[in-house]
Amino acid sequence: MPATIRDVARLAGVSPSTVSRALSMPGVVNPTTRARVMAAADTLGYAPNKAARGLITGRTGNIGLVVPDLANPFFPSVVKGVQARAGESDVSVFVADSDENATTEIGLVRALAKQVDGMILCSPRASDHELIGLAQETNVVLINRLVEGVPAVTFDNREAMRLAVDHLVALGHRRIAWVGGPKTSWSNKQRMIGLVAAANDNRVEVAPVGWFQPSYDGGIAAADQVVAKRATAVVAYNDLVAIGLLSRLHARGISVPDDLSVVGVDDIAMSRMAHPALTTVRLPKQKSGRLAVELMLGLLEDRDPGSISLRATLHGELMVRASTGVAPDPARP
Amino acid sequence: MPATIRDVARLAGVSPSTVSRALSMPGVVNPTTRARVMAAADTLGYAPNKAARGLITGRTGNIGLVVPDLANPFFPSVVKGVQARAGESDVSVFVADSDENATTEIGLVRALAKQVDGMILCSPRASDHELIGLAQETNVVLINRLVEGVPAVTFDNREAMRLAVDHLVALGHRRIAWVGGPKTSWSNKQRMIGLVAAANDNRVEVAPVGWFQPSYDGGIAAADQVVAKRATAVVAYNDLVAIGLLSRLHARGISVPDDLSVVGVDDIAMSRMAHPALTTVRLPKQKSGRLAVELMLGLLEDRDPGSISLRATLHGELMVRASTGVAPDPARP
DNA sequence: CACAACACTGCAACCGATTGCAGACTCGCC
DNA sequence: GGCGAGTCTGCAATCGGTTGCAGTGTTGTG
Repeated sequence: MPATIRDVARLAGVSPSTVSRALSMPGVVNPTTRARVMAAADTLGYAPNKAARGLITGRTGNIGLVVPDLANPFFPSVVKGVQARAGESDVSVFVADSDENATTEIGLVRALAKQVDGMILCSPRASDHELIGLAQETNVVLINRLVEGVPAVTFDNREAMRLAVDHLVALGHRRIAWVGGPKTSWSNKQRMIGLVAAANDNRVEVAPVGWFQPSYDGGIAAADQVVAKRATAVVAYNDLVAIGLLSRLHARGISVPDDLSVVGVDDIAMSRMAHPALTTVRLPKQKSGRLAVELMLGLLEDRDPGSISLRATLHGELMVRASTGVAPDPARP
Repeated sequence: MPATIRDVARLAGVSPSTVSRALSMPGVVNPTTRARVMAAADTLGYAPNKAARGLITGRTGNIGLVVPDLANPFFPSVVKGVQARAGESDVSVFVADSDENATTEIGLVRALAKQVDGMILCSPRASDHELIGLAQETNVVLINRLVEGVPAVTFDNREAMRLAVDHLVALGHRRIAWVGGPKTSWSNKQRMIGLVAAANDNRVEVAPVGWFQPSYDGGIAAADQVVAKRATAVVAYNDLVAIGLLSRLHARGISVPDDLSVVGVDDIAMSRMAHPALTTVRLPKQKSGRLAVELMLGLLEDRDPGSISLRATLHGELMVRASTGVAPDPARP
C-alpha cells in the first residue's frame, strides 16, 4: 500500500537506484534529477522501508531497550532518556518489559536482536554468563550493571551510599538499618558494599534487615523488622521500598523523622509526594539513557573496539527532604 | 553473523525452501527431513529474520504501541497488558512514548508503521482527522479514544463517573467540584459529560474548576480553586491529579475526608499509597491492552471489514478507600 | 508390468531496498 | 575532429526469507 522506491522511480522517470542515491548520497546525483526525485518522493509521501534497507546495509536505524518493569517509575525515566537521545540521531527505539524475568529478558533480546542494530539492557536480570553470550551475538550496552567486557553506563553506588550515610551521621545517627533489594541484584550488592564502607569510615553501625522485593510492598514487609533493629535511621534499597516503609511506619504510629529517619535511592517522582517527603539520593536516570545511546552509536560507528570508551559512571545527588532529621536523644528513651 | 536459513539448509543437506517449509508448514514436509532440519536449526540457534520474512509475506509479527507518557503510571499498565497478550501469540511489541505531543506521535507512527503489522495508539493526542488518515495508511487500534470508523477499546466513562457520583451522593454530598484534565482530551470530555449527567440525575450541583495538566502538579495547581468552590467533595480527572489535590489540601490544613472528600479515576498503584488512601474508580488498564491486541489480531486475520467487532467497552469499578467520607454537617460551620 | 496418483523437494522469482560495475553522455583540449 | 576524463545513470546482484511451479521418486492399482 505505501509507496515503494519503484513508485517514486516511475513517477520521476528514473531508475530505483537513482532514487536511492538521490535520497541518501546527495552530490553524486545531478541536481536537476535529484530535485525531480525529491518532488516525486514528496507527492507520494515516500519513506524508505527501514527493514528492507537493513537487510542489505546491516543497519536498521533501530535500537532495542529492555527494562525489567515499566511499572517501576525508575525505568520510564531511563526510557525517556533513551528515546530523546535516539530521536536526535533519527533512530527508533523499541522498548520491551521483561517482567523481572531473566528468561523473558533473554527471549526478548533474541526476538528483537535481528530487527535492531543493538540492544540496551537496563538493570538486566540475566546472569553475567548469559549477558556475555548476548553481547557476542549482538551489540549490547548495559545500564546499571557491570559485566566484564560489555559496554555499560552505571551509577556510582558507593558514592551514593556515602552521601546518604554522611548525611545521617551529620544528623547524629550512629546505627543505621539497611533494607536490601533482591538478593541477586547487582546494584543491590553494590549499594550494600557502599553502605558498609561508608559506615565503617564513619565508625557507625549497620544493621542489615534482609532482602526484599524492590517495591512498595517490599517496604511494607520490611518495616517491622526495621523497627525491631532499634536503629535511628534506615536506608532502603530504593525509593519504592522507602515509601513502603514510610507507610507501614505511619500505620504503626512511628514518627518519621522524629523516631526514625528514612532515606531512599533513585529519587522517583513519587518521592516528593510521599508523607513526609522522602530524603533520597537522586540518580540521573534520563542521563543514563542518553549516555547508553551514545555508547551504542559509538559502537555502531566504528567496529574497531578499544577506540571508544566503553564505560560511563554517573553520579548521584543527595536530595534532603522531610524524612530525615536529627537522631532522637538517646538520653530520652 | 547469526545463522541464516541457508546455513541451516547447508547443514541439513536440503534447500532453503525445505527449511522454510519444515519450520512453518509442518506436515507438508517429510517427517524425517523435518527432524533433520529441526536438529540443524537447533544446533545453529537459528531464528528466522522477522524483517526479511515481513518483506515477502507482508506480515512482520510485530505491533507498535504509542503512549503519551510512560512516566504517567496509567500507561505502563496498558503496555503490560499489550505485551502479555501479544506474547501469547508470539508477536513482539514496539513501545514508543510521544511525550504528550501530537506531532511526535504521528511521526512515531509513521516511523514504525513499515516495520509492524499495525499500531495501537493509547490516548492519542492527534486530531480525529489525523487519526483517520493514519488508519487508512496502516492498521490502527485505539485505546481510550473513539474516532469514527477506527477500531477502539474504550472505558465506559459515563458509568465510571456515575459510580463516583452515586458514592458521594450516598455519603450526603450535594455539591461536587470537578477538576478537569487537558481541555483537548477526549476522555476528559467524556468524564465531564458523565459527571454532569450523573449529578443531574441525582439533583446535585457540579462546580467545574477548569482544566489542568493530568499530573501531580496539575492537582497541586487546582487545589486552592477547589477550596474556593465551597464544595464538600471533589472529583478529579485522574488519580495523579487527585493525589496532587490531597497533597496541597494537607498542606493547607484541610482535612480529607472530614472537610472534603476526594475521588480520582484510574486506580494507579500510587493511589493506595496516598495519605489518605484514595477512593477512585478502577479502570481495567491491563485488560484494555489485551483487548486492543485482540482487536488488532482480528484485523490482521481477515481483511474483510465488518466481520469482526471493532469496538470494545470496558467497565470501571469503584474502589472505596479513605479519601471519601460523609459530608460535613452543614449546620456545623 | 505399465501407468496414474501422490508425496516431497528444489528451482527460481520476488518482497524493498542498496551498491559495484559498466555504459552513455558531455565536455575540454589538442 | 578525435580522444580522454569526468559525470551521471542504469543493470544486475544481493540481503534473508517465502512460495508457485515443475520435477523426482515412490507407491498403488489394473
